[in-house]
Amino acid sequence: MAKATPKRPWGEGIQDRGEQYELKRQVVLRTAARIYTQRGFHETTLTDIAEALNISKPTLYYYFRSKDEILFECHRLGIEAITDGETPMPPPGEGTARERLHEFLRRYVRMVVDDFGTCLVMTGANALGPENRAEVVGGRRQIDGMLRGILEEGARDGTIVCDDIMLTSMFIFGAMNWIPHWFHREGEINVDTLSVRLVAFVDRALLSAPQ
Amino acid sequence: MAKATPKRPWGEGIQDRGEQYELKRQVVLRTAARIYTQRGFHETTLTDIAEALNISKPTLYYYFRSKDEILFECHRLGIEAITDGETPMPPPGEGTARERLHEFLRRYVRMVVDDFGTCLVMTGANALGPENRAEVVGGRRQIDGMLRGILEEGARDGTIVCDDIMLTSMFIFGAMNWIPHWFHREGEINVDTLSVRLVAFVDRALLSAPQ
DNA sequence: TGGTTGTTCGACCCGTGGGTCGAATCGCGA
DNA sequence: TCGCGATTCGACCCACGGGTCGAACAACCA
Repeated sequence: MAKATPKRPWGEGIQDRGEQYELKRQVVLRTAARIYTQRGFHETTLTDIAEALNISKPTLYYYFRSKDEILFECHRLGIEAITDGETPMPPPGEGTARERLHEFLRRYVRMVVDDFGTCLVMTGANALGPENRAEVVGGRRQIDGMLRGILEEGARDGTIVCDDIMLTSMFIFGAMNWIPHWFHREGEINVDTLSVRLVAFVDRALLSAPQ
Repeated sequence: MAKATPKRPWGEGIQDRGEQYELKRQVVLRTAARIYTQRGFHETTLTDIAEALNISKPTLYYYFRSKDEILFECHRLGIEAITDGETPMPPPGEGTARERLHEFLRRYVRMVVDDFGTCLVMTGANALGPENRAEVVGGRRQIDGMLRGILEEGARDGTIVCDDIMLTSMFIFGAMNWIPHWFHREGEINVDTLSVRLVAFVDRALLSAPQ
């Protein structure tokens, strides 16, 4: 029992200093993302986050420069989950647009159901300072562009039918971005079912003849 | 030019006392709804609202008991726009479920594009105190029930096809609730086009055979 | 023209919460 | 075991914003 549990809330592991530092940053971010999502950014106090981690407020400032930076990092991680996931999106030309659409939707649903994705989608970026906001908005614009690109391609190769690409893409993002408002990972429905049903829903809306 | 403009920001009119009072309340609410929507509830200060109206903060307290009450009234008006609009929803049994679905969607889009509807959908109800929140949540639940009811009815009378009513209704609400995040009344697209396209989108998703 | 009620505001109160500082403690290498 | 950097925290600062108070001002009636 000598040095058994050093009582540190971070969890154990003998990684070297810098590694520990990065690890702890991640833990803070995950926790913060969850609380931001539940209570909202401005309703969340740094003390809330600190208490959830069993640490003190100043300790947070050892890892992050400000409350904003914490939110910003959460958003960045959410965006990265899509723009450069480990398996990159198949490039245009590979497979039909319809297949790429399905892949995009599945990936987006997965993202939106994760802590950081949920945080990205539920807490507005207007809380951030100008430079950070600009980056987040840029990232989201890029993601918007992905879907629109796929729809355009599909309209060209005939695997997708829709009147208005801009409106259609917004309806689709809406259906997906709303998911965190009602979906809970512990609930009856699991993520795969959700994903399948969402793809089916969109698929029908885009592929079938009207009437 | 005698008593031309009394410099009151409220606008003129010689209505009697109580009528004036109600009118001014409405003006406050519309303004507040707009600012809450733009900046978010917690990011909005009462001074912001007061300045937008050219009045002082204490004057707001002459018309409302608290910042919460203002938000609550906005939400209430948003909900009322659907649950008891001037033309009531046709009761179950009148027309096909599909027709009633279209009517519901059109009405919901109209609501969500209005100041109060936008405010309802964009500012979470968790800002409100328990009793007010309960009422708002109840109202939203009622609206949820309307759509689910229509879908169930449609599944029965065969005018609607869908795998999972709960998920489907959430996708639909998502597509509509997201509208305020990107739609602007002054933009190129008008509300009617939006409404028509949304109905078409959902219609296809619900009526066509898969594949 | 005075009194009474309805309406508005300047000035203030005070709790909250983001952020800082300096001291205490930890943990590893020598 | 000592020493030094890495890490943590108690106590504090202070701006901001919701909310209040009492006085001024307006409007209507006699």
